[in-house]
Amino acid sequence: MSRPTLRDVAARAGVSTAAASLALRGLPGVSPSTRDTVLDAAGTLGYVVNVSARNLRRRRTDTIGIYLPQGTTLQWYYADFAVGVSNAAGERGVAALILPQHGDPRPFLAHVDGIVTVDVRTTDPLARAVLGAGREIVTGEHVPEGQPQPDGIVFVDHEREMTGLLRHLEQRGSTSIGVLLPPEDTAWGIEVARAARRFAAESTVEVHEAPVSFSPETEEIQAACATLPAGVDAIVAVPDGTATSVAGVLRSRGQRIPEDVRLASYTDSQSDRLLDPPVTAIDLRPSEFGARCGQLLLDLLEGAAVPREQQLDVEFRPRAATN
Amino acid sequence: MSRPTLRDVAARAGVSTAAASLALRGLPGVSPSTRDTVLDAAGTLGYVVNVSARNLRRRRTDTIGIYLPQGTTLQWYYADFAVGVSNAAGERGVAALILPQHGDPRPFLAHVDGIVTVDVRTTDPLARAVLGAGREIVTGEHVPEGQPQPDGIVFVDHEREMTGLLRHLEQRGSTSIGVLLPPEDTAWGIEVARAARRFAAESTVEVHEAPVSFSPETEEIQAACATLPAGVDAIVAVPDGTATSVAGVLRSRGQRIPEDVRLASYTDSQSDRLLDPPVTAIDLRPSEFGARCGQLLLDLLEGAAVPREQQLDVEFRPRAATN
DNA sequence: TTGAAAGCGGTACCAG
DNA sequence: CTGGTACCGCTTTCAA
Repeated sequence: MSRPTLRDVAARAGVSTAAASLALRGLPGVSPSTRDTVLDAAGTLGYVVNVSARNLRRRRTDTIGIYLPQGTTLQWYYADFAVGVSNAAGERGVAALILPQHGDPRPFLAHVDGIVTVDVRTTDPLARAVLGAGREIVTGEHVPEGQPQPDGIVFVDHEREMTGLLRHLEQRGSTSIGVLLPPEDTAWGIEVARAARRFAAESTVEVHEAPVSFSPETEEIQAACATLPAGVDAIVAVPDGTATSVAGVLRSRGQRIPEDVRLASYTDSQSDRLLDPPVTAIDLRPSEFGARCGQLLLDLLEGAAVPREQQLDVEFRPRAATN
Repeated sequence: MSRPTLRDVAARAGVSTAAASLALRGLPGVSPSTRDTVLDAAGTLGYVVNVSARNLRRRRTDTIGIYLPQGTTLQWYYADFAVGVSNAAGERGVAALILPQHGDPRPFLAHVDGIVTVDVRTTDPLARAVLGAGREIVTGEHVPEGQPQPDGIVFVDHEREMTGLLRHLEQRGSTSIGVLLPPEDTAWGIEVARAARRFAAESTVEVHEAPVSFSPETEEIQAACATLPAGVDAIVAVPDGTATSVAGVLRSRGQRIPEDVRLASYTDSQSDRLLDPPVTAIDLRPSEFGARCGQLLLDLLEGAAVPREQQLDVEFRPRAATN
């Protein structure tokens, strides 16, 4: 036997489908007695609404998509972001779809009312396809120029945060700072790099850049560290998870943290907290970030009058590695 | 103007909707010329199929749900698992929904044709609701007795793997091994604990158990380590990410890895690889695991004749921390 | 090969 | 408040 339909429930309750529909959704327009009968019938029949039929009729899916940047490995930060989106949507009765990272996400765009994405990379052609899909879209962080722009943005002031982190190191006494920078193909990457250069120009501290990829593996991080001058007395590891590898490099060189070299991570993650000594970092609050993006998207879809650009406050976490 | 429908495409191409439908799906039953005209019309109109209508008619959603165990924080392992499911589904044209971890997942079960979940905890009432939802379901790992059983299972032989890991430590010369064990409310937790006890009974090695929670934080791990006898010369950290904290504890005690204490992680993760020295671990291949679960679910939904229980092979990764 | 038409299961409008 | 009914857009028979 297939699943019971609204007609079945209505028949059992002896009312019209219209009344049954209203009763089940808790809307006014039915007498309390009718409503009870319907709820009762639905309960005993085990009625569950057919989502496809409802979606067709309402002309929306109550589903949003999450598109995460492509990388060889899923970084902790993005996983947390996705969970934030999912939970925020769930609280408002909306489901969250993960758009596949391999292959073409476009076929799945038809499933969703809108899309949340984060850290749009100019070098990702699929991201461009997602942005240009003609659906309501909210991005975490700004979208670099030259790409289709989203309907809503939640962003962090990375220039301010990075500057604050460098200043913290300066105050602790560092005079030569190595910075492991991600590619400048995201707004975030661009802002962090700009902050580093501006700081170098405006202070007496030396700043040495070492470029790494978006999602670097250990070997690459080791190689990047090797390009830094021997005299650096602090290192800022920007991409998620990078600080752990840097700590390994320093230890294998016999350099103590923080006595010989201070270590900071731009993107706070579990491993930064768990390392010994724990690493100073910016808590970018990815889960909250995702939640805010999800909420903004839902607000926009509802046509609510909300600011289309919203700033997320993040938290500086000084820890023992920069004492 | 709202999105063009199949009728619009058919009208523009001068054919029936039936023909247009067949042509767009590449099915036989239309002449090549008709097909070209339809494809052309669809292209210029920017036609995209209405997923809700298709789903309603086909009586399926081409969407599967992913239910991850609830914990305060999302572990790396589960994030990877979810990505594996999503990509496997995506390759077969099926979307993947993340069922919200906070709040009630039940309203969203109606969105999906089937569900993939992993490490079902007997202590999670929502997991029970998901299992008993009457939908096709595949679990990663067996479901502990007393719960509704799934339609398909992909599992790892944890007893064998854990035994192999302990034997490796024994061969390296360890005689007193501390094991940080997760709660025995999952099949995985039960099997690992059983292996540890059996190994203790059948070898001359001392095995000291220290229970930790499903998703322990640093403080808890430190406390658990403190309960181990001072003489342990090896520690196996079972839950994902735990080894990083243990390494910190050992270092702060001035114990070297591996000279004083060997360190192994049961659940290989990024941080295990990045630590210095890198930590020996079992690579449980979570992404592959998720993919296999997703494929099995889709096979079952298609009615394919496939084994309902499938074993996943995992990889032992000996690294410097147990030299 | 082609077109007409009957649903899929709700929702929302209508007159009563 | 109530019941009847058109319709959302696609898929799939069934005749022609």
